[in-house]
Amino acid sequence: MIDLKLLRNKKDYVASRLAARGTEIALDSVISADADRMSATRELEEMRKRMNEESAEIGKLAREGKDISARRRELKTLSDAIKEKESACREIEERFNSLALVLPNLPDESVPAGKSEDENVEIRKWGEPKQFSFEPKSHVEIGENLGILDFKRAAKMSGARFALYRGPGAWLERALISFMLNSHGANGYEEVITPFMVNRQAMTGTGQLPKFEDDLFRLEGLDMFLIPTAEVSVTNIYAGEILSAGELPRRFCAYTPCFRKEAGSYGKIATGLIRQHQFNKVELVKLSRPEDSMAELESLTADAELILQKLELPYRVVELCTGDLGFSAAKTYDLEVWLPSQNRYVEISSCSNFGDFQARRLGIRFRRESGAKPELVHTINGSGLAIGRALVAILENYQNEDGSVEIPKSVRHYMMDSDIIKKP
RNA sequence: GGAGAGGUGGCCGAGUGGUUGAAGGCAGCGGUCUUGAAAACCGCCGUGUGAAAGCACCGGGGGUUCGAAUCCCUCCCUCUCCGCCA
Repeated sequence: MIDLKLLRNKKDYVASRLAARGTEIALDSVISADADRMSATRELEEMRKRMNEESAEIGKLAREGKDISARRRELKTLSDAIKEKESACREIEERFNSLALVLPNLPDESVPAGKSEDENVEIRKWGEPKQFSFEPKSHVEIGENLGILDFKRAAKMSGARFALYRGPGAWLERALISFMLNSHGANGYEEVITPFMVNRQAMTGTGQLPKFEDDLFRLEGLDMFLIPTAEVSVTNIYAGEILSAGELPRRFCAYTPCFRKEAGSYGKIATGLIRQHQFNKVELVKLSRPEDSMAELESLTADAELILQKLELPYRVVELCTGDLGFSAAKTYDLEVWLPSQNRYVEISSCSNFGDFQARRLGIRFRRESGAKPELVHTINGSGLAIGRALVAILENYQNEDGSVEIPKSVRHYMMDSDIIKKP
């Protein structure tokens, strides 16, 4: 949710920032719904004030033993009117919410302007794509040849966009999870294991709802959803709480599976691990003071990059332009890893500062000092990293001509010290 | 799944349908005293909205009533016991 005071007082500014994202929204309807809401509330409060005063008087008269039946009948009319007004207010409130909750966050001033991903800006590159003396194969080919990835059998039980990892493939996936969690733990992130199913309120808080319900798996009859990212359950940890300044920043890392319908992505890569309905991810989440959030985004991005560096995988950092930002994000860096089979960089992490957008929806606040007014925290999160895609990058970048795959030094320890996966 | 108990401010804990936004205690903050600290004493000490007055909030929602933290319904959550189970 964006700041309503900002919307009221600087409508043109808000409109221009939203326009920068390419969001065509009739702000006037939101603003008038907001005005309706305020005036209706005001009227209701006036009525309630009168009600309270007169009720108190009746109470007094009753205690004095006087006859109050006439006053009572009189007040019944007001009481009924208040009830009507209350239900009218509820409707107005709902109309306002339905408009306000679908407004995306405003891009930070520092975000480059642009319409689509074509205008994203490369910030830096790390490592050199390896030159192969043979035609590098795709991870699907490598994995199926080695017998460590089996998409056909996964499809028997679950359909397209699911994977069966086998033997060393499963080990590597598990090794990557442990390796990443340990790396982040050493950098001061508190490891958490969260629920993988959350309620509607939690999803609305981080911004997945109400707008993107089609992308989520909903549990029949429960009004609960499978999380599409650990961001949801981790960010919700402090929902509705007021932290003390000393508790900030809070830094969390979490491994969770992620579930996404990937509706409308049918034109995109359908084979392999790149786009799955269920995938594993280690996520980094921070809560910080407003003035620290940009620095925390930079360091969180660096922490995610460190994983790629330790895996010795070439990557680049791209800053998303205004037109490519996600719904809740104010500023985003994508990490893209080099995939030889595609001869290009592919997204493996997305690190964003959400400003107070999620905190406002979730009611996550902090107090600078005891007695001070609570202020909204800022939330920052990023993948650190997507496990399946990291495995893809390893298979492709570490492949040998004979079809075997070397295991990066930093994960060997997590794979019973084996250094290569080859055909048995 | 069955039976019961309960959800009040940061925490504990009172609360008769009507000056209760809510006693009391603890914690916290400020002060007096002290060389300093402790103790003692005094004061402050919820959130939202609003410029303010005000209004709202005692798990959520609905109802009864002139008036609800207090009565009724419903949902959610927590705890205990039984069953089942990793």
